[in-house]
Amino acid sequence: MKQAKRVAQDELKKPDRRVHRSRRTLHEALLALTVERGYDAVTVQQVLDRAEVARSTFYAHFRDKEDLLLAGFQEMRGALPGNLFAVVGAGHSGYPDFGLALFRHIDAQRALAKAFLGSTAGNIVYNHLRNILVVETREWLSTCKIKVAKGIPPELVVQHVAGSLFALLTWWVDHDFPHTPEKMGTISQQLIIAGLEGMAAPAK
Amino acid sequence: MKQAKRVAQDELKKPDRRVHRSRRTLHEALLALTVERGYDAVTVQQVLDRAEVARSTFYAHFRDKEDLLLAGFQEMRGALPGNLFAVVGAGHSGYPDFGLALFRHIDAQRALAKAFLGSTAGNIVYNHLRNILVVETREWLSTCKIKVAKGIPPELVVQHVAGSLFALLTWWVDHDFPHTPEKMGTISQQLIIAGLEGMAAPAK
DNA sequence: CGGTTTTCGAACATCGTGTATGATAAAAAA
DNA sequence: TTTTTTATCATACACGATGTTCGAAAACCG
Repeated sequence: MKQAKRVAQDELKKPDRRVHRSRRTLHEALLALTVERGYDAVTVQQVLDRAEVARSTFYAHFRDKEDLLLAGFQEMRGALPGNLFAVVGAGHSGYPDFGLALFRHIDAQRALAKAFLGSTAGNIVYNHLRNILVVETREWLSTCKIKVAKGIPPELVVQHVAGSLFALLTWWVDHDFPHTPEKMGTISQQLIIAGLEGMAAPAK
Repeated sequence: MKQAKRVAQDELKKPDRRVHRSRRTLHEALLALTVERGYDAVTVQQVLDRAEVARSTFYAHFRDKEDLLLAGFQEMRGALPGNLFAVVGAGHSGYPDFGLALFRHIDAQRALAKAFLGSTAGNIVYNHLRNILVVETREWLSTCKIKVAKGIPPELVVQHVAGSLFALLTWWVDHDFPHTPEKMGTISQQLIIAGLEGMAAPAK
C-alpha cells in the first residue's frame, strides 16, 4: 500500500513535501550515525531520535534499517558515474588508467566513503559495494584488450582484479586518503596489470 | 571469577569434564548453525537450544556470541599451519608456490571454511580472517626476494596481494571448491606475481 | 477553504540479551 | 565411600530494540 504509493510518487513526480522531508532526514540521520558508530551498531531507534521522526512514520516508508540503507543507495545511484572504469587517459605504461576514475569518484565523496567503505561499514554495505565492483570489473574485462594467460578461468581474473581494487580502496579510505587519486590509480594499475615485478622474469 | 578459573584450568591442565563438555558442544552448535543460517543470523538462544545447555551456563563461559566465536578460533589456532605461505615447492614459473599451502589448508577444512569464509560469514569473522591473511602476507613479503616496482608503498603491495588472495579464496569456497588446491595455487601465483599478461609489455 | 494525506504519539506484543539465585547433579578430594 | 567442591540447571527478571496498530492532529494541495 505505502510501498506502491511510494513508487508511484517517485515516478509520477508527485512528492508530498512531508514525504520528501521525512525520507531525506532519515537518510541523513542514518549516514551520520553510520559514520559515528558504524552501520551495524546503529539502531532504528537512534535514527528516529536523530531525525526527530516518529516511529510509525519510519515504518510507513521503510521495512527496516536495511531497506532505508538500500533506498539511499538507489537514490544516489544517479550520482554514480556510469562506468567506474572510464578510461581517463593513457598512463605512463601505455595502459589506460582504468583505476583512476574509480579513485577519483571515491575521492569526491569522502563522507560517504568513510561511512560505507571504511571498517565501520557492515556486511550488507560491504557486500553490496564489493558486488558493484565485481560486476563493473567483469564488464570491463570482457570489453578490453588485455590478454590473460591461458588456462585461467575468466571469473578468477575478475575476482583477482576486483579483490585487489577493493582492498586498495578500503585501505585508502580507512587511512584517510593519504595519497592522491592519481597516485592510487597508477599504483593499482602497476600492481594489477604489470605484476609485482614489472617483469615476469623468474627470480633466482 | 569464572573467567580466572577458566584460564587457570586451561593452563594448569585441570579441565573439569563438565566444563569441557559444555564448551565443546557450544562450539559445535555455533558452527553448525553458522553453516545453516550464517553467523549474523544465529542467536545465542538458538545455540543454547541446539547445544542443550542452560542459558546461565553459557554466560558462565562466554561474554557473548562473539566471545564464543573467538574462543573457538583460538582453540583451533593450534591446528593452523604455522605459516600459510610455506614454500611447498618450486612452481613452473620458478617462483615458490606461495599460495599452495594456503589453498591446501582451506581444502582440508571445508566445513569450517564454508561457515567462516563463505557469504554466510559475518563481519567479525570476515575481518578476522582477512586480517590474518594481511599479517601473513606482510611477513612473507618482508622476507622474500620478490622485488617490487619502486615508488609503491610496501603496505599497498600487501593489501594488493592479500586482497587478491582473499577474493580468490572466498570465491573458491562459495563455489564449492570447483578446482584443486594445486590449480588455485598456480593461478593465484600467475595472477599476482606475473601479472595479467605474464609480460609487462604495454599493449598497443 | 476543505478534503486528502501524512505525521505523530502512545500503546502493545514479541523477541533477544545479559544477570542473578537457589536447588540439583556431577566431579574431585579425602 | 564419604565429603567437599564446583558446574550445571531452571527460573525469573530488567532492559532495550523491533515492528504493528490506531485515532487524533497537523500539513499539504488544489
